[in-house]
Amino acid sequence: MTAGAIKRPVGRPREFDEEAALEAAMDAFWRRGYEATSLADLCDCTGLHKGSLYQAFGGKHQLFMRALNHYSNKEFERTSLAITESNTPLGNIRALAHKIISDGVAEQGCMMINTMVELAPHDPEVKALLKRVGDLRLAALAELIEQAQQAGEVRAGLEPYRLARQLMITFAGVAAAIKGYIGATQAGEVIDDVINSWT
Amino acid sequence: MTAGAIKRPVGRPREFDEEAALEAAMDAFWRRGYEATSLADLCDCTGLHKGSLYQAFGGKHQLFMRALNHYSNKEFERTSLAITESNTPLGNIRALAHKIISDGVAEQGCMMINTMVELAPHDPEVKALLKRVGDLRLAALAELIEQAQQAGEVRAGLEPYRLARQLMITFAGVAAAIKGYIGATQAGEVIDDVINSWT
DNA sequence: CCAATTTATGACCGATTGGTAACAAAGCAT
DNA sequence: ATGCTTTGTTACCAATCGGTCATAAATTGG
Repeated sequence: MTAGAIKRPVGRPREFDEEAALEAAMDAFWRRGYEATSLADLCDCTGLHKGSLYQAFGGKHQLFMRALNHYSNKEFERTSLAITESNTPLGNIRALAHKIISDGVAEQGCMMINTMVELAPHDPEVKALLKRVGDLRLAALAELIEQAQQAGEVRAGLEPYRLARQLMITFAGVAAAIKGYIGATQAGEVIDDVINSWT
Repeated sequence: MTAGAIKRPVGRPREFDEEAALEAAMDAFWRRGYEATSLADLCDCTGLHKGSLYQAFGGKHQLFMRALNHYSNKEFERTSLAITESNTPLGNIRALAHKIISDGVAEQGCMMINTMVELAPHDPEVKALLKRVGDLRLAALAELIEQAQQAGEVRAGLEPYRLARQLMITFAGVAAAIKGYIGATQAGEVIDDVINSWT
């Protein structure tokens, strides 16, 4: 076996980039939601035909699940970078919070919150995924808060998980309200006020 | 003209209660959202036939607007009762907050938040209505907060409108997260923590 | 009793929905 | 060259979508 050689599979090769298609579909679902995004829309934005779409992803719902997963992973990676920006734990939490807000949420909301509102009550698979990724984020946030607490930046006696939940629910509120009620500036203020109330 | 006599209009009389039908439609839209609720669903839950529905309300979108308006009014009336429960301004705010949470939000979310997420970015009419009713609530809340401030229950120096925005966004976050991520108890905790951070 | 008017009902509409199947095209292995 | 396998493309499918229309039924006014 030649080192580094990519074994091309038998049959006609793909003419499209699966990840690019997934990203395009994710964007459509993100902006318009599940129900309002038709297969025709998905074909338009991915450039694929129905047949290819079904062979590659296997139906609207499966494609949506992959898109939601992709969103979650991508958002987690990108925002995670922010937690080393500052020298102090609480500074990192602030950086993370504002990264989350500025990273798409301020422009078009959060796909996970959109999905939680639209589908979670009626779709166990979606609900389970959101619960899973939510718990991951909650645990990560609680750990950051605990570090800040040990550094004396957050009042002792407050429960890290409870504070983490408060911040995450504020994120959710911002992600919803940004769609028609508040602006990016006010979103940032709310986040700041929550974190400042911990000190 | 006979006093108190109801002048029955000419033509065949209605066989259904318009308000009851509106309430049923509101409930369906509340639970499933706009796109996922079909005319067939609306006929099922109201007991009306398509024709009657169109004659009475004039189409899916118009019916939705009336349902949303009805929800807003009803929710405002019911929760407003809570602001006289306590002897102190801040106590009234707490009562209001928990009334809002327990009044449907804890079971199936808030129709206004659902709608903001699903429709506001693409539907100017919806967006305008939500902005209108949101501003009303914000002003009412800010006034309550100002009273609490004058009574010394909320720290001076904090801007009432800014605090009101924080609480409303927390409501929005709870309304979203309740659909698959948190429970009623945790929702109450978050609300308490926010209000307590003002004292 | 007879218009006039309004409502209730169900048939009907074109368009769109998500999804499938048939077939041509393009690459492997022999 | 010839199968074999996978992909791209198109035609097609039943079901449902929101919406309309014709007609029958029920009422008031004369």
